[in-house]
Amino acid sequence: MEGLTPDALQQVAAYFTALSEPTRLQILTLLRDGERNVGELAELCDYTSANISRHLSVLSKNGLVAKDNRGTSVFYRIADESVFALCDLVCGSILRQLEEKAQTHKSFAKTAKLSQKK
Amino acid sequence: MEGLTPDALQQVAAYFTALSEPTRLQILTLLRDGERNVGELAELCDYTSANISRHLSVLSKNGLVAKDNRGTSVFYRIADESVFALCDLVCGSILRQLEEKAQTHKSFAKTAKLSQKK
DNA sequence: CCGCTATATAACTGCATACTTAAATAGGCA
DNA sequence: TGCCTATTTAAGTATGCAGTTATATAGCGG
Repeated sequence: MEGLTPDALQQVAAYFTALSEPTRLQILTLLRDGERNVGELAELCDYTSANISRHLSVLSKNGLVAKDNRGTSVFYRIADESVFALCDLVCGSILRQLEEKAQTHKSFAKTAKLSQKK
Repeated sequence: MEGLTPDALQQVAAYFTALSEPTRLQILTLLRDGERNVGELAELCDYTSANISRHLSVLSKNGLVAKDNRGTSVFYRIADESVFALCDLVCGSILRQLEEKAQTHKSFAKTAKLSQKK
């Protein structure tokens, strides 16, 4: 990460961009339980197939999912398991932040109560 | 990650969004060597201070960096070390993909050479 | 208080993208 | 061959954001 060329930085950024959209994260979590075709994903996400198809192409371009044509359907599956490690790390960071906020919140509440008692 | 509410998904997506921009990744790698103020970062990135300031506010809002007002300057530092673990994971994934591509490239070249010999 | 410097914010522009509907593409089956 | 269904792509719209310049804010030294 130290001496990355601008082009490499761009590529890392593109990977994160693929993960920066709630619908795509939802798709990835759905695929965690096993492969799904486009129509199924569209129904589960409550979006049009066209929309989900474009999201899947973004994920595919970045190597996060792989496709498998079967009959007239196209089934997608997770191609890069490290996605879940990434999400776990992020969830951990967010949780830590929430806990810190809760802590300061609590301490505010305590001092507020103290000053009320005065 | 399984049963996340839409709001939680949005928050995870926002975290990844903060990492989805080359300039912000560059800022983070610069801060890896130690704290920097806005002007220094602007010069190192070759952008205006205004631009860098806005990027830093994005990183700050997501808890990735912390600020420290000192005189008229504001020094920023890494606040969430897991950023680097994230980047390492992504770099690993990208490397794997490049190696796969190189492999198929090589095998194509080999068959091409064979058919030439024919 | 006044000017100086550093940072943050506002206003604007250009470009990317998330979503839609509609059209193009492709496989399975009569 | 021709129809039907699933997926992809095109076209259009609305929103968001990275970058700029210009303005506002805040600390420091006279």
